[in-house]
Amino acid sequence: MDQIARTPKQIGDALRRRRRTLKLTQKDLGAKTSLRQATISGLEGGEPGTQLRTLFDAMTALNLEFVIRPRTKAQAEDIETLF
Amino acid sequence: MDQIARTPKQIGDALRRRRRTLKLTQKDLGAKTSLRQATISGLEGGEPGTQLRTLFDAMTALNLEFVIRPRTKAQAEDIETLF
DNA sequence: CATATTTATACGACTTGGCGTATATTATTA
DNA sequence: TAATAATATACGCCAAGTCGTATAAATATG
Repeated sequence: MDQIARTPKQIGDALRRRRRTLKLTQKDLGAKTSLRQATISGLEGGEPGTQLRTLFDAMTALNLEFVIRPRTKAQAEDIETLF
Repeated sequence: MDQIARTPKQIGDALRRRRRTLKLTQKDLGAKTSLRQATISGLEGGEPGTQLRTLFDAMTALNLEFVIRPRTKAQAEDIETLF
């Protein structure tokens, strides 16, 4: 259930899943965070230029938190990038 | 040992702890990531405008990963901000 | 299938990050 | 304490994020 993320893309995927679980649209989340729907779109799309401010505004609105830890075993997506 | 982070500041603190554990200077980490020492300084200082690109470059170089999960009980620092 | 909803993309304007470079400040160590 | 190392800050420059607004594209719903 908890998501592991090592890339902006994976962060975006996790946020999107969470948003949908909460039955919110990007516009809804934008209202909660004072961010544009377009900005939420970029965040969920994994744009690496997105700012931490934007990320944490969304995290707060979605009631999420990070755990930061040393990397565990190789993840599926990492392995795929080898080929 | 694992760090919980809900703000850019907390992320910065965790990265700094990790860097020091690995006996690296900001300059060392900058070399590993092709980022300036000044940029690492900003990241560790919790500047909310820092980009995800920068964060994840550092995460990779420090061999860290995120776990994203619903917020658990109130954390000490959050409680402090109530007063 | 038609319509409504949701999400992605576009434009100009403004703001800010990260760059190279340099220096000031702080912390470490001899 | 003096010298050294590490970190924070500054300046001009360029690239890019976010803004408001709008629309195109994709998805969901009747």
